[in-house]
Amino acid sequence: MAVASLKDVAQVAGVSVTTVSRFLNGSLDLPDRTRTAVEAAILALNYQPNQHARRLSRGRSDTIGLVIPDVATPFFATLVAAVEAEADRRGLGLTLHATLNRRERELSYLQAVRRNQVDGLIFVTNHPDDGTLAAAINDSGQVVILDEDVAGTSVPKLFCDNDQGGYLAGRHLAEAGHRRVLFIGGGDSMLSGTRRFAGFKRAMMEIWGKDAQIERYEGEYLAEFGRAAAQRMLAAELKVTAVFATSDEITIGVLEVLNAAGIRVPQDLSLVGFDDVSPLHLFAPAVTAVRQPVRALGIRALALLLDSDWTDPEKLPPEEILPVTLIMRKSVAPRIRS
Amino acid sequence: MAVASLKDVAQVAGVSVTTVSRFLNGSLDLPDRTRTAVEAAILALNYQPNQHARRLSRGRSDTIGLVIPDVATPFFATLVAAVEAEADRRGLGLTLHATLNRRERELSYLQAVRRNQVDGLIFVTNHPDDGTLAAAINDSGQVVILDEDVAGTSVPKLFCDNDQGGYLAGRHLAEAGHRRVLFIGGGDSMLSGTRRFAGFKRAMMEIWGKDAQIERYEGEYLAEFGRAAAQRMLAAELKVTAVFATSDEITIGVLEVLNAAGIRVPQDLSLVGFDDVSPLHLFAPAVTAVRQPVRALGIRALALLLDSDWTDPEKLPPEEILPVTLIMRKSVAPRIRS
DNA sequence: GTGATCTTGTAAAGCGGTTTAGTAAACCGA
DNA sequence: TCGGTTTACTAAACCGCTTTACAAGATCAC
Repeated sequence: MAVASLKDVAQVAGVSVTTVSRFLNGSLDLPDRTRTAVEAAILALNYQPNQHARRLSRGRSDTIGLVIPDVATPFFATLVAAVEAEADRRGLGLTLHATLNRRERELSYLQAVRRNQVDGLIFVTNHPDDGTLAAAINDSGQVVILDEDVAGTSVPKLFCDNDQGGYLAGRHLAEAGHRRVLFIGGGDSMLSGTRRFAGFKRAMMEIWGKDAQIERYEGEYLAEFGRAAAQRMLAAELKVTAVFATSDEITIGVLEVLNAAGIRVPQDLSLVGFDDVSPLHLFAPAVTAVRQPVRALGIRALALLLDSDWTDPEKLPPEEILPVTLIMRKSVAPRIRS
Repeated sequence: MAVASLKDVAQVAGVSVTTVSRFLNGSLDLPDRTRTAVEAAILALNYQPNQHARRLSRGRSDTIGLVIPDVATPFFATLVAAVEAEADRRGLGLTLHATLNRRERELSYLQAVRRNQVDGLIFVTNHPDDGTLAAAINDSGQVVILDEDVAGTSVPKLFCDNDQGGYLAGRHLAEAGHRRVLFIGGGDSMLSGTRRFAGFKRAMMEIWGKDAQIERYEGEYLAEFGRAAAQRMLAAELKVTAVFATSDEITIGVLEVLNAAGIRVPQDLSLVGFDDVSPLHLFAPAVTAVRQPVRALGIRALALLLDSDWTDPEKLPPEEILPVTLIMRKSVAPRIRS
């Protein structure tokens, strides 16, 4: 049998579609008799409202979109899980878009908000913007930017405390006696890169002052880049005693190369990671890392999206930052100060 | 300015909405003059079709649903990534539903197919069914079952070669001299459990015959269960020399407990894992594991969903199986046969 | 020149809900 | 008893697009 529509229900219950519709949406109280009839009809026909019609009519979809560079990466996967769970809890659907950092995909998903395909968008990108993205975001309606900034946008933003993360890592290494260190991560075109490096450097300077020697390799937060950076470090015979790898993926890439080269962590080289959503605690050695509050980021981002007053641009919440923590394990060895 | 509708475009172009609609959908060829006018109007108004209206009208959504126990787990995350990528390639959207193995969620998402909210569903569950699910699936329209069976359903199905996976692991352990072994994984109410165990046992029997001693702990594919199983094993002082942990999560749980207990892998106990999507190669020790073709599973599942002839139940493709491989690393030590 | 066939469109009926504006009947206070 | 209120419910417009059915004018075969 074909799926039942509102009309069918109304017919069976002997009332008008309006009545059923309003009853279902709570804008109409029915006396017991009618209500029973309607409920019986709904049950009998196994009526399920057609969401497409509903959305067209109401002009909204009760669905939010999540735009993310990649779903497979543990960090993003966990983020997706958190957002999905929270959206579901609030009775909202989630449609997922992986951009693989391709600009045109990012832009096309942004359009979706305008078309009312989704009621709002949580946007996380991973690569520098030339302004195109910022423009698209600014006139796209309800978008919140998560995890990595898009400069020049005036929408709610949520990041982890990148500066503090860098600082914790730097402080930990410096206190263990490391003076010559390598930072592997995003460049200054990325907010996370800028801030993590700033915090990292500040900590090193606090302890070593002018004696600190900080190298910096800039690239994407991918295992591929971790491998490349590690290889470059080896090739350059860089005299560093510690490395700060600013994502799980980079950490993995670095470790692969170090393992292959027979370089022992932490005996030959100390290592601090960032993210800590991969099972770093089981690695050889267990990797000390700055932990991001991934799930909290997802949940809070959704709250920012749904609980903000979007009518007045002035009322939009300011940038928010969630704290990070340093999880100490076995990949940092103390070093006698020289 | 409000978003432009078809009507606006038609007005500006000086034609009827029908013309524009049919032109856009390719069911009407326009002479150059008209076409230019229409295209200009579309551009001028930055027209974007309203998807809700489109879907209501066409009765389909060009969106498929993916129902999955959990998104955060690397195995599923990778699956989601593969399905999303393939769906996008085919011009389809993806809506994601995490069930956390809750029956009522699974059922409610199944309803979505019926309501035409999505054009099809890829369904992966992770826990035994009492028949409810099977019934819901059978009258739900286009559903393909992935990764774990739901008994009693007559829809396309796709699994990895669980039997072969079990066999490879068993064979590898047996050939290394392990005779007393522990299987940690799904019970016989789960297809994957049955088949992995069957293959595992067959391999052990092939080499050891009646001398093989196979223990089996049954539970879910979670780190939690891996920990519980390992603890139980220790408490029982089980005299096994090798463990077959049938998911990455279980492997992680087991390793956590072994590490804490000071039991060395592989010197004290050999270990073979299953899935191999987590970075097992960096673990201490690098874990030998059966690798599932996760991305291939996702891509093939979508093909099954979209390329099958759903009009005739007889024509539906039979169960399909994708091969697995054994990735040998360092977690299995040879053992002198006694 | 004329009926047949293209070409280039259009009007209008949905799709299945939501919502505004309104009405008939019952109730109610004075 | 009569105007006002409440209760219970409905007709009809509308959301924005698709699609069927049909038509005017141009073109063509003969």
